[in-house]
Amino acid sequence: MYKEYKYLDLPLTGKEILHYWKQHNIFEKSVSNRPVSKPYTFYEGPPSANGMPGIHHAMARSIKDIFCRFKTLKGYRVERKGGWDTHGLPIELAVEKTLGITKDDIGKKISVEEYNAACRKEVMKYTDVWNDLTEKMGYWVDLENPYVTYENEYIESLWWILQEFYNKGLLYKGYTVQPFSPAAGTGLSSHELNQPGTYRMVKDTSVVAQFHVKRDQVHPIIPVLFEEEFEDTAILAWTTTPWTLPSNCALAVGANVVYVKIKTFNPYTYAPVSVVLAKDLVGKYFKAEGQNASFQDYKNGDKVIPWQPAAEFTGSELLELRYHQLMPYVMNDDLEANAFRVIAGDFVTTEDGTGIVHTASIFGADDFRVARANGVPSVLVKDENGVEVPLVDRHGQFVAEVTDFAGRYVKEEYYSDAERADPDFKPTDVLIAIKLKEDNKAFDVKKYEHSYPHCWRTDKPVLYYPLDSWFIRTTAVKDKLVALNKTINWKPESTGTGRFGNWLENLVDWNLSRSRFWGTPLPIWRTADNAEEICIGSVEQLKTKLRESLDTKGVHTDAQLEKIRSYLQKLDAGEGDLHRPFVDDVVLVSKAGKQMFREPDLIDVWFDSGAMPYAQWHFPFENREKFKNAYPADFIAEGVDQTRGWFFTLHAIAVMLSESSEEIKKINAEIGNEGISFKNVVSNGLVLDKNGNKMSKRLGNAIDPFETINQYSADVARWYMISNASPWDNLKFNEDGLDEVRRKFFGTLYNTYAFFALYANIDGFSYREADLPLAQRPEIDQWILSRLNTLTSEVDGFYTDFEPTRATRAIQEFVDEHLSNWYVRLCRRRFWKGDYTDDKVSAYQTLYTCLNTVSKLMSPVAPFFSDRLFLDLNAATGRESQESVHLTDFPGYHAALVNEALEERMSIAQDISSLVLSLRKKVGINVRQPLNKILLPVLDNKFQEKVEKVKDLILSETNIKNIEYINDTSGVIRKKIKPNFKALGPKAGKDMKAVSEALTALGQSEIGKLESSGEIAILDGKYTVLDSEVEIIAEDVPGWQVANLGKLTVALDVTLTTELKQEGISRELVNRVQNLRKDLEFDVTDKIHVRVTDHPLISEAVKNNFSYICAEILADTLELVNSLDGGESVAIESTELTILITRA
RNA sequence: AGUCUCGUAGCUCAGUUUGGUUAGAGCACUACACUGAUAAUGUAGGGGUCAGCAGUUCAAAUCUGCUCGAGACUACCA
Repeated sequence: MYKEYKYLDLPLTGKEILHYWKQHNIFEKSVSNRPVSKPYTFYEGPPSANGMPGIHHAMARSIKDIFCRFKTLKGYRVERKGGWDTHGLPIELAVEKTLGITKDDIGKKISVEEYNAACRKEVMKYTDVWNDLTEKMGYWVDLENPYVTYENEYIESLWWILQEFYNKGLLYKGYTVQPFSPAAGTGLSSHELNQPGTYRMVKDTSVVAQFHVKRDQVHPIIPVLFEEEFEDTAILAWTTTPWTLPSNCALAVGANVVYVKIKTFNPYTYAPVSVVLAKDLVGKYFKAEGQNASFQDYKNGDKVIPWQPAAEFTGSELLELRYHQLMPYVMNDDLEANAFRVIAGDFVTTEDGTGIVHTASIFGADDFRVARANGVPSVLVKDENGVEVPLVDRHGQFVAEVTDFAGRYVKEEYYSDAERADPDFKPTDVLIAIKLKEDNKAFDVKKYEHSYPHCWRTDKPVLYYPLDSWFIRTTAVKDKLVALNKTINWKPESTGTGRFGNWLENLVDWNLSRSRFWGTPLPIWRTADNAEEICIGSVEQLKTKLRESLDTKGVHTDAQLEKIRSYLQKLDAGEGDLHRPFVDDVVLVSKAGKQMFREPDLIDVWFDSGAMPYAQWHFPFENREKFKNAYPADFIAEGVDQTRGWFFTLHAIAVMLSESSEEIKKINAEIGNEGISFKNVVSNGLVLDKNGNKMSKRLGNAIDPFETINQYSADVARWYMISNASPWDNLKFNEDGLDEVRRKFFGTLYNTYAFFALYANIDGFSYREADLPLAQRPEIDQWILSRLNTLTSEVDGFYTDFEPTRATRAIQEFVDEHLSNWYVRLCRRRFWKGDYTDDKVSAYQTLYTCLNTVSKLMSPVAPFFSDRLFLDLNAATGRESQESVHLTDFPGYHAALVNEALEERMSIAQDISSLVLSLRKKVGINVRQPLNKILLPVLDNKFQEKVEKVKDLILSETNIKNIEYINDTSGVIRKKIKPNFKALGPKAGKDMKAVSEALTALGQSEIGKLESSGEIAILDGKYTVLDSEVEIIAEDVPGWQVANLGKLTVALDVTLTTELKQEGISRELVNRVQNLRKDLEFDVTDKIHVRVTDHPLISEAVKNNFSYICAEILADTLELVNSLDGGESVAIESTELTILITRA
């Protein structure tokens, strides 16, 4: 027996199937059933378990799950190791919030050890919730043995990778200019800088400074700049951060920007000066009325300052020009030789300022880059330890060398409110401006309002500040990164070529350093003088070094030795923790016998996740074969926001290892990998709310995945998300859509199954019979099987191409349009009428095959319902012995079953039926009233042949007795001609419009001529149009009811003969009796006795259609009587009748 | 600011690669019909400046340029 249900309860189905899977270990079997020799590798991008999962996680995981399940069906062994991302700033912040502390308290109120212990606890806070979601949404991933990025084995693998890089010179320490908060004493990550409210409008003192050109230098432009003996020429450059002027080391110009020299007077000192600035910006600094005004008549303080353009040149002519240092606090040989010159900067514009950019290499990222590229040294001083430091210290104060401003904070916000309230208080920028004015070095000083980043924790402005950082030299392998990226299949392609490709083209070295506490420590130890360093690549090596420390006398203090000893003991016992503070506490000894301290940095958490292909297996320390078998990934998927995150770090680490690691080189050679870590990648878009807004807890528009699953089921949620929009498009999540999916797709499929089960149980169909040969099945069965096979091959292709949306849409269309609304509708009678004949068996076998196949096709997307369907079908027939649809093989494609001609015929049948029904509607004759015939104009001889084969379907669907064909020789068809623009366009060109008009104006006889001769001359013979360049359709049959659709035309005979009328009435009567049966809740198989009050309207009709009526209603007896006791009153054509039916 | 994606009916989306006749579907809405799949189904109807502007072309939703709007990422600068 097939299981029958009262109604469709998908959430319940989900729970039952989930239970069933657990009970029978279906997931494990789906992996272990497939051969190890046929792996399909999937990498799980680790989620961070310190936040609640959202619906977007369900989305991303659905995509991962779909392709893993699909490949399983295709016979691959798809191991999916789960993983957890456990390090990083969000976790630190969550801990600080929980404990009510700030970063400053670490090491004071709380030890690093305690802090990190809190992080370790915090990060797994929501693992239960995550595991719960994973299960309930049907995401199959191995949660029993996940990789966890904080575990020692994981960290050890990272250390190994870092050492491989280090040994190849791919890991180095350097300066970089980063956002830095002096108030908080810490660098800020881009994440922190992107907090809302970080950028604010502020008013700063801006200065246009005069950089006086050195006269005594050899440079082609000198004669232009110095035309007169005592001429003083200065380059103008603008800054909104005057405090960086003492650190100026170069001026940047645009190579193609046009600059001018202008003779004028300094507005503050009134000294004559020639200034250089961009031609486009002259109007910004010079009033029109001053142009060419008399220099002789100028008096100090005049409002209008005379000026005069004196020369014009491009930026490239200015390159290498030397100028006097603006604020000469610091000087050395290197600066003397290589700084204070004009260089080219690609970022220079004439939008604002002077078109010349003041460059302080240590306080701006662009500045730093361009200075380094041009070999310009930075303005630095040596601190008490002999280390080179900037002119501003980490508190934001000028160093002593900047004598005039020593100890002053560079930003006024760093002063206390009390200090700033002092009436004599002046911000440092203002003091600098005043000094420049006095020294004849300022050309223009004003307030300027602009957006500037602030530290989200202290609210104080951020400085861009040079910090020591460890870098990975990704630029060294840039070409390989770009080349290998082209071998990766990106979905959508544009993310790979566009976003990711462009990013690789503009690659900079990877800044690995993070000044934090909870993360993977950088395994580098250095001597205090930086002369010696070591990069540790394994726990074993660390232990060796620790033993060396213990064995070396006289280097370490007793306290240090004690720490080393106890840590070594723990490591030996397998208990040591590779996190801070433990690794910081151990001091190594250098070759020269000096102490070595660990570089205090942690590494970027993205390195953690990017290294998962290796670290998840603790490679190379263990599992070499496992790793080799699972490298590279065949498939990964994450949100598009990971493009420069996980996708990049996976790619970068893989490519660099392919260059730097002998171990990886060997494996790559064995498996034929050029150095990628993933072959196919799907990057999915965001899940937005139904109005297209980002979901957030704050706005309260976030969708809870658990509620969605409870209410609609995981299948519906998954199907909705996948079928609605391509994964890479943003999804506007709307609950109405979920309901639609439930009704339209799952409802229809369930109904189809329920229909099948009802009659199959009655007839005892359990697929015991051998499959009927295709040729012995009716056309419609052959048709749906053909469709089914076409669908199978399409869906297979869509899944293979990572196009799940197209797959779901194809399945949906098949189930709704073809299976339910055509096949089942037309075949209903075959299931409930008559004996258990071959025709009936064919119907059952065909529908069974369709349902069974659909269950497999849909199973990757809707794993629960599909399994229910599969299990219910096979429980009754025992045809497939697998315990789950997920353990079966993907349906094969049988080309022999596909019959395109048949599909075309059926499509014609559907169109003709639809046209007839619409004609019936138009003339008000309902379908129950049989009609005599329809006329079909036949314009090509194959058409009639095709229709003949599906004639019966049309006739029964539309309740028509016959089809007649008429050809154009009958003379009753009126034809219409339509130009084929695609064919005629290139030929007619500009005359296309005229040609089109001439063709439509052709009369019936001319169309006839064109058809017979194959061509016709139009527009006075200018063009000869061939019959292949037009389309001729039969548009009308005058005097008939006619309807058109495309090339099809149908004419309906609406004549009602007495016989037809009686038949119609018989059908009405059948219909009323059937309604009564249903009202009285008779079983569909019950035989009945029927008595009906006689009436002239029906008596002849009943007499002439007696056996038909009895058969339809399963009546043993049917009597017309004069009166009835009891019975139900019904109306046929407003005639009241009474009918009494009883069970036989 | 840069890079990328998206913008078609009230809503969700096809169609755009390769230009071609009157731009389609589902949902929703309205009316009618059907009733042994019925928490279904059929038929018909209204609903579109294909974001806007300009260009190329005989012909543009489709190709090009610009603009606007939404989003993502990167950067935030004199």
